[in-house]
This record gives sequence, C-alpha cells and structure tokens, in this order.
Amino acid sequence: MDSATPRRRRPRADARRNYERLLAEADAVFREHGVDASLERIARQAGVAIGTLYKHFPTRLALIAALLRERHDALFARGDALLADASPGAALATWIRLVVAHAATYQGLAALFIVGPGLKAAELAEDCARLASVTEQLVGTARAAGALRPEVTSADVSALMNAAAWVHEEISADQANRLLDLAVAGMTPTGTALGS
Amino acid sequence: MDSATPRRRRPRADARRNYERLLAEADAVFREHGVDASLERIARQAGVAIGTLYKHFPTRLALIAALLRERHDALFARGDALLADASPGAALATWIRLVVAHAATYQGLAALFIVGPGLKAAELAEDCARLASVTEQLVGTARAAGALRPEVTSADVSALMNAAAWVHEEISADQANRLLDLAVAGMTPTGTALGS
DNA sequence: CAAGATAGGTGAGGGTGCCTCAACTTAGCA
DNA sequence: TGCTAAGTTGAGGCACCCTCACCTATCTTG
Repeated sequence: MDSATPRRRRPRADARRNYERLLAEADAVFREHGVDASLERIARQAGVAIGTLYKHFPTRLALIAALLRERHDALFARGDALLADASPGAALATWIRLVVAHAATYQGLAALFIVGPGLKAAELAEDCARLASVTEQLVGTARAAGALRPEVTSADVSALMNAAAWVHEEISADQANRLLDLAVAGMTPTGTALGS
Repeated sequence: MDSATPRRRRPRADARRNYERLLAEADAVFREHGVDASLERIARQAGVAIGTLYKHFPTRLALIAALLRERHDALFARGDALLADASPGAALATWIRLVVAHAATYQGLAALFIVGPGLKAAELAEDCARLASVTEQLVGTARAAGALRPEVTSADVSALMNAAAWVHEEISADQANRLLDLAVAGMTPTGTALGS
C-alpha cells in the first residue's frame, strides 16, 4: 500500500492567488464587521465567485482558522517563552494581555474560543487546546511562586481573558483594561497587580 | 385643540390574544435560542402570520423590550429598595447578582444592554439609563461607606456585570460567579467580598 | 510544444430569514 | 344590523447560506 506517493500536482497559480486574496479580504471584512460578516461579501470583494470561497474554505470556521494560523503560532511561541520567565507573576500578566488583545481582533472571536472543543468549532479545537494548555502552565507556575491565590484556577483566568476580550469588543479597550486590573487584583494574595 | 378625545375603540379580542401568545412564544424561543432567534419561528409557534407579529412589534427590539417591561420594573423597584439598605456593600453585592441573573436570561441580551443608548437599541435606551442610574447610586453609597476602593467607577461595575452575564451565557453560571467573586474582591479595600 | 488530465472556478438554485404592503376579515359600536 | 377601523394575511423582494453539475485554465508528460 505505498500508494502514499500520488505525486501531488503543483497547485495552480490562480488558485494560490485566489486563496491569498480571499484571506486578505476576509481579514478586512471580519475586522470591520466581526466574524459573522457575509461570506458572499468577502467573495465579492475578492473578485471571486462564492463557490470558489467554499472550495478553499468549506466552512466559515475553516476560513477563520486559516486566518489565525500564523498569529496563533506566534502567540503560542511567546507563551512558551514566557514559561521560562524569571517572574511568573509578570509572565502571566503579559500572557493575559496578549491573549485578550488577540481575542478582541474580530468581534465575536472570543465567543468562538469558548465553544472551542464543542462540535461547533472543530476547526479551532486544537488552537483552543493549546491556548488552554499554555494558560494552565503559566497559572501553575504563578501559583507555585505565590503570585496567585491558591484557589484561583486556570479556568478562572481563561474566563477572565475571554470576558475582557468581549468587553474590549463591545465597550472599549480602556474598560477591558480596567476590568482586567480589578479582577487580577482579586486574584493576587496582596490584592495588587501581578508580578509586583 | 381638544381633539385629544378620539374615543379610542376597545382593542379587538383576537388582537389581544395574539399579542399575548406572541409574547409567550417569544419568551420561550428566546430562552432556547437567544435574542437572535427567528421571528418567523415565533410567529409560526404562535399560530399567527408573520405580518401580525410585525404589526404588534415593529422591530425585534420592540418585542424584546415588551418582554422585559415587567421584569425591569420589578428589578428597578428592588434596586430602589436596596438604596435604603443598612449595608451599602451588601446592597451593591445583591444588586450585582440580580442584574447578572437578569441579563443572562436570553443569550445575547447582555450585549444589547451595552449598545443601549446607541441608535441600534432605542427601544431599550430608557431601561439602560435606569439600570445605569441605579447602579451609579448604589456604587456611590457603597464607596461613601468605604466598601469600595475610591477609584472604582460605576462604569467598572457595569462592565463587570455585563461581562459576568456574558460568561453566564457562554460558559456557565458557576464560572460567572467565580469571575464576580474575583473581580469584586479586587474592588474592595480589604480584597474580600463586599459588605463584609 | 501539444494535448490530456484534473484541480479549480462558476453561478444558478433551493432553503431560510428579514421586512413591507395591498388586499381582505372581523370584532366593536351606534 | 350593518358600517368601519383595527387587525390579519401571505406573497414578494432582498440578502445570505451552501451545494453541485458543468465549464476552464493550468500543469504535466511525451
């Protein structure tokens, strides 16, 4: 059964072009109208028929996932680096800010991260798992270093990040920051900022 | 100009019936599918043509507002009562819980409260204003009583309430409670629950 | 470099939902 | 009892979702 050598033909040039244009327009449209924006509009703006969009991205989530691919890799890399940080509290604080900023890129994105493993977002399940994993490790080290109250779970931190991202989307970045500051203060033994 | 006496005819019996049935079905459907559920489905379930629904409730928001009318009056009444509470901290804590529970009734409701005064939700503008007003007064008295850190604003509390309602909708009631506990601890001078 | 194979592109079409409006019904009132 | 305004109806226009049968352009091989 070494039929594992089907000699994949090189992808057509126009296909590659369309793929890139679709990603670019999707990013623009999602930034302006959120992740529920019209896919037909994206195809239109990319100068492509709707069928072509569906060929490249069978579902809305597949499109979103492709759009986030590079950004997620970069994000998780930074997360891994933070695990080696000398100050676990400060590292966690940085991580929280990074994730919130990321999750607030498109309106509605934070909600997708929550659905995560659910059937609804299979295409994002792995990303969500990695996100949760990094968060859990950072929370673990921060707690071990005494920077967090012992009863604070990584689920608490995840919920806070998503909630802050939602506030960022729906109200303002400033209000999201204030919420973060307050909630984080409630998570530290000293009632102050993390990594003091 | 005393044409202010047009002798309104009594509303038709079937009209009244349809109005009530629409409200009942809307409540059921919104509870199950959130505030973005299909209006045609609601009309169908109410055994009424779609035009009838639009006759009674010209916009989705008009329907939602009608649905919330009584509940809001009750909520604001409780809020006013809490203003006279002997323990301003505990009163604020109760208020926060009440509002979060209310805002989490239908998926998507919390987001509407935020849009509030915006053009998008004119039908809810007044309700939002009253909500904000009660919150502001309770925050004021709590702060004056030293139950809140001085830099905490009523906007902070409002954002927290909406964020917690969102967590309630999207994750779980339990996680929403934990977020509330943590954030509230960050708002008190002692770093503990309100109204201690 | 020609021509075959095939990945890729297209857009009509069926489904759902939003909202409007002209024509029809029916319950209240005199 | 019959007039009439309030109320009801559902087709129809628009937008979006997603699929699929049928083309078409590009890569590849001889």
